[in-house]
Amino acid sequence: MTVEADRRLTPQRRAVLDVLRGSTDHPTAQDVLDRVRRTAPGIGAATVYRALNMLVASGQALELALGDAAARYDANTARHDHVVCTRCGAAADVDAGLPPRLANRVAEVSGFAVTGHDLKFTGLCPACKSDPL
Amino acid sequence: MTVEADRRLTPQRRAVLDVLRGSTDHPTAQDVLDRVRRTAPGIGAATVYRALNMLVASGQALELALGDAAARYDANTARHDHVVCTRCGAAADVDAGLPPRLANRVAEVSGFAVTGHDLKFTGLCPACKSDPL
DNA sequence: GTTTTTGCAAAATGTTTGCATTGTA
DNA sequence: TACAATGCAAACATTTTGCAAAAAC
Repeated sequence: MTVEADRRLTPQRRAVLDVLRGSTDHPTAQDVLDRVRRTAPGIGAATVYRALNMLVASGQALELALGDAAARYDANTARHDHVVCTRCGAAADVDAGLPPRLANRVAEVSGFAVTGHDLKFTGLCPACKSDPL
Repeated sequence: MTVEADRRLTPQRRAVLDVLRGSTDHPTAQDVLDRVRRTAPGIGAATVYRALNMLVASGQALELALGDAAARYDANTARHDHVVCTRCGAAADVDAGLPPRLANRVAEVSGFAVTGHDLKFTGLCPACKSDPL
């Protein structure tokens, strides 16, 4: 009986990882499914969900809650922040560089042991900004 | 034909608002429903969801995505941030005071017209911190 | 051969909606 | 009486799970 889960890089998982690494638009699971099916037409939705969860659990992807109902995924696992368009949902990676003293202050004030943070800016993306709604 | 929606303060809506104003733990819609039912046993779930949406739309409450599946609600509508416990989900209001220049920098770098932000710290709450898991 | 993974369908969540009924100005 | 609000159930969207068949070691 194995304690560690066997993590095979099956063709399906490779396809999911490839799609994620080739995307910079923070796709939802459904987006990933659609894109994966272009090269692997028979893949099931559950397989994609499972693959995404595995990638997140193993630190190869991040799961983001950018405001809509569906979670979005990011193959960029380095610490970074996001800007999200409130009109079309477009999201971009940014690095705000939050001053470390802020976390310290929050810890003091709240009594929490602060271990991380999540920062999201909202606004209009370049396209929507110049769009005569 | 009225353009403005008629916004009556029905007993049900008052009960939802009262529960929210009397809570500091950022309850989910289900939590609110449970609490409202203590004083208004017959209230339906849809009514609570509709009331919460109305309060959010009219600026009397905030809808928060603190990490779990369910949205959480906050009657504190002043600009503020949150710390969330990764173990038990407890959430507290804090004010980190994000330097305004960060938003400016993000706008420059991304090309977005930045209008707001959402900052959430994660960690262990005082109770979980001292709990011998 | 045993164990993992897949694909499908069903179930589980959280939330919204259709609609007949009730309440109220 | 007209129109908004309620309560219920059904619909919805997203994600997870059970399970038999297929694939991999």
